[in-house]
Amino acid sequence: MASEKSSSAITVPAQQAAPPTAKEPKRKRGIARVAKLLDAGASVFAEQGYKAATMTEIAARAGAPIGSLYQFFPNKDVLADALVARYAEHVEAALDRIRAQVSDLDGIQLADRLLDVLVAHAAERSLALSLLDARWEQPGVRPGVLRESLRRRVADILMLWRPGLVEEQAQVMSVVLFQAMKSLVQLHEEKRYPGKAEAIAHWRGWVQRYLTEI
Amino acid sequence: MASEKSSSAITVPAQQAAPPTAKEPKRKRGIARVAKLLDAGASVFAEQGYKAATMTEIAARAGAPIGSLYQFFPNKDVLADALVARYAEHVEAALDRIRAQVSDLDGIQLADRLLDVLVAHAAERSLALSLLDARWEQPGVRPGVLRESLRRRVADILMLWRPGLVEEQAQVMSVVLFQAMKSLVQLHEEKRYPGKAEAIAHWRGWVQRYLTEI
Amino acid sequence: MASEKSSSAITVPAQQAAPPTAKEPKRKRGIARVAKLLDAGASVFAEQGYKAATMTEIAARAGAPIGSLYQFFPNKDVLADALVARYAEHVEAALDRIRAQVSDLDGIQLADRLLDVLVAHAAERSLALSLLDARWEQPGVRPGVLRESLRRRVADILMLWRPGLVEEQAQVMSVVLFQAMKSLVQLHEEKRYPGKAEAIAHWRGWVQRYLTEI
Amino acid sequence: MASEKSSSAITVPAQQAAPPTAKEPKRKRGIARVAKLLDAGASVFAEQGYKAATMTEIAARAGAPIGSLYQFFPNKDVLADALVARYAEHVEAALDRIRAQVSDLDGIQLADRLLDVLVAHAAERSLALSLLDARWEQPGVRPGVLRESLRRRVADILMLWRPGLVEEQAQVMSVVLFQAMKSLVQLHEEKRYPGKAEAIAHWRGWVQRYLTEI
DNA sequence: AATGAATGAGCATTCATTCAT
DNA sequence: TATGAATGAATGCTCATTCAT
Repeated sequence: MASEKSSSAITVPAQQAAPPTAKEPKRKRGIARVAKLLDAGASVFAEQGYKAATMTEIAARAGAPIGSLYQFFPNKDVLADALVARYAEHVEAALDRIRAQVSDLDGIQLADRLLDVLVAHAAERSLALSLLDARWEQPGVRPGVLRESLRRRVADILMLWRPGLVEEQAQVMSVVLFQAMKSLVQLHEEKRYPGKAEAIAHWRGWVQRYLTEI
Repeated sequence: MASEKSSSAITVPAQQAAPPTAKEPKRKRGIARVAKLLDAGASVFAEQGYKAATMTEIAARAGAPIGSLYQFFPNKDVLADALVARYAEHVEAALDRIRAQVSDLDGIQLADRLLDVLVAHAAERSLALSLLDARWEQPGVRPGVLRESLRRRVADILMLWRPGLVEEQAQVMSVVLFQAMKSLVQLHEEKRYPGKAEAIAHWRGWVQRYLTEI
Repeated sequence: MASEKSSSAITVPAQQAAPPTAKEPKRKRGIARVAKLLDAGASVFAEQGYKAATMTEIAARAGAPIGSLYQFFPNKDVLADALVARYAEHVEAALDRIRAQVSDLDGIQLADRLLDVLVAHAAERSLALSLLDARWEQPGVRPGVLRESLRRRVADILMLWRPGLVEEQAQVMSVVLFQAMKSLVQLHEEKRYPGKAEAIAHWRGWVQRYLTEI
Repeated sequence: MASEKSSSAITVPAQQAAPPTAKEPKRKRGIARVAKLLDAGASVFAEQGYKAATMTEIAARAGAPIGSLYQFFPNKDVLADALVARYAEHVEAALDRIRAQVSDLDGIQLADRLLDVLVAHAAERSLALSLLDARWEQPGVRPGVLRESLRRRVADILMLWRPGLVEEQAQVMSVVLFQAMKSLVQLHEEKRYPGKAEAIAHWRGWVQRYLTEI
């Protein structure tokens, strides 16, 4: 994996072996297959975590041969990256939709819309935690980038929503809001526990007040 | 591998192969070693998660041979359980200390005390996330039990603090508060990011208001 | 470790993790390799017994990497089972051949034919003892089943040979004969010792008389 | 185990590190303890076979600390040797008793007495198979020596019993008889199977006839 | 190009044996 | 001397990745 065998003294100088990346599928068949592979990857990663998920199971769950999985995602890391990217796209699109309508929203509505972004897709909810917090091979790297980008967008929304907000203020609030969004996912994801529904309601109310009281 | 040594007919019937448990060290040397092993285990689990953590690295980080690790913790699960137990003890003790003084505290103070419980020990902060949320072999089992017990204590504190509170109300609030406590750890744990200090302050203020406005 | 992946509520209920079985090789290369692995397994088990035999040595002796061995035989038990099955096939076929000709045989001939069944394949002779008597993980289970099935066939042959024989008589005789067959293998297998050839002749004569005197 | 680390170039020349042997217990306490250890060893070896038997379990079953076991038997092999020796003593003594009375016995009686030698002690019966046939680390060595010595004694008995017998004849017969003795143990040891009692009776009758018809 | 068998480094765990106490 | 904790080589097995077909 990350085992970097130091090269012999004779090594060719630069060459810099380009980091492997996901291959774009060309034909229709390939596109469908990649989608299935990503879905399978998402569910296995969500259920078992990065390390415990096996490439073999992911391929099997997608009904694809293992060789095919490696055709598109040359290693486990690339697949994980692709998953992060796909998830990021969904979430960013959702945030962008909010931004487009931000002037029509009051605090309560904005809070609800933001909270729904991460909570919405039950299927991705569990992956979200894995993607946003889990300890990857190089801890924090991948999740960190994603978090950064999403917070940025939340901050933008806030500044559009309350034009008076200073950049710094918006940034701080975006950190708080984004954490509140993730926390709500956690409240949702945990299996049945007493007071679950009410606690979620409390949490939403809490965030609404945060935005209302600005 | 569920090694079932079928016993001859003469053997004692159900013998039930007692589930393996951590062995208490007897001598001084052993006590120190177990402490080191637990610390090593805590840091490796915290960094890599349950599955990715290797017993070999844990032993190495404790400066102990692998056999020693297994002397005290007959398998990976038992070590994880011991870690949960040790962490639980610390946190429960901290919560009990709060309960003992609960009548002297106003909302702001109570909020601060509760939030500090999980945030306090920098060393354990990172483990906390692993212990309270991570995907274990049997996902949710171990963390679930711990969460349940800690929420129970928070609920007790609330009922002592505001004798008027109904059990159900306290329960819901304990869920919210406990989630807020975990979230603050996450805010702390994430490496350097813009607005970190202020966001943490916001979060604290938020929780203080939650308790003040009851 | 009886790794129980607890499934979410949505999963197919009883899934019963099918007990691992030997995988049939598909390609020509695989067929040859499996044959080599079985041979290697046979010789190592024969020489060292079940517990002392190591998968590593078996793979090495077959000139195969350890992963290949596990490709076809997902664990040591399955390999042992496959060996038992292969041996059983050979022996059962030999017994069936005798049964087909039983009406043409006198007592002496029948005795010789039966005795040859286990003694015949020098290569498998040694494995026979391991398979028929050795102490396996679950002592007696596997060998027991094999013994039972072989005795059954011997009893059938006897009843076909002497139609007057009562079932019970045939059963008892089959036990005796089968033991005599195994014993002759032992006499053969033991390395050079004084009187070996003559002792084997005695033993054969003894069995011949047992069948002649009915 | 058999791993012989070649000595460094500076090695002291001869020194020949005497092979480890069982230590004779001096005091009464030690004698009792050694007996217990041997009994425990016998039962564990009999149940699990040489390789699967663990020194720890043997010590535990004897109620002795592991260090104590190693005090008397410096390694597993030595313990096994001691067991063989103890078993040999018993059996040799029994054979010697037969020899002392051989002139009073007819063929039937002699057959029964010989057969009883190995079958007699239920406790040791199972160990007998392990000791007389099992595949040890160095296959055949230990059991081979024991077999040889016991056959010798059987041959002696035969020559005393029928003074006319030529040495070679007696030798061959002793091989056959000894195999018959072992086989009867096998017939006894196998758990319940149909026709067990009758088969054992047959076998005895068979051996009786062998001796009667000389 | 598509497939899945083949590979082997790496992991959890065991146990004979030693040696500090 | 007696004890049992400590040690680490060896074992069964997994799984990301490659490559022959």
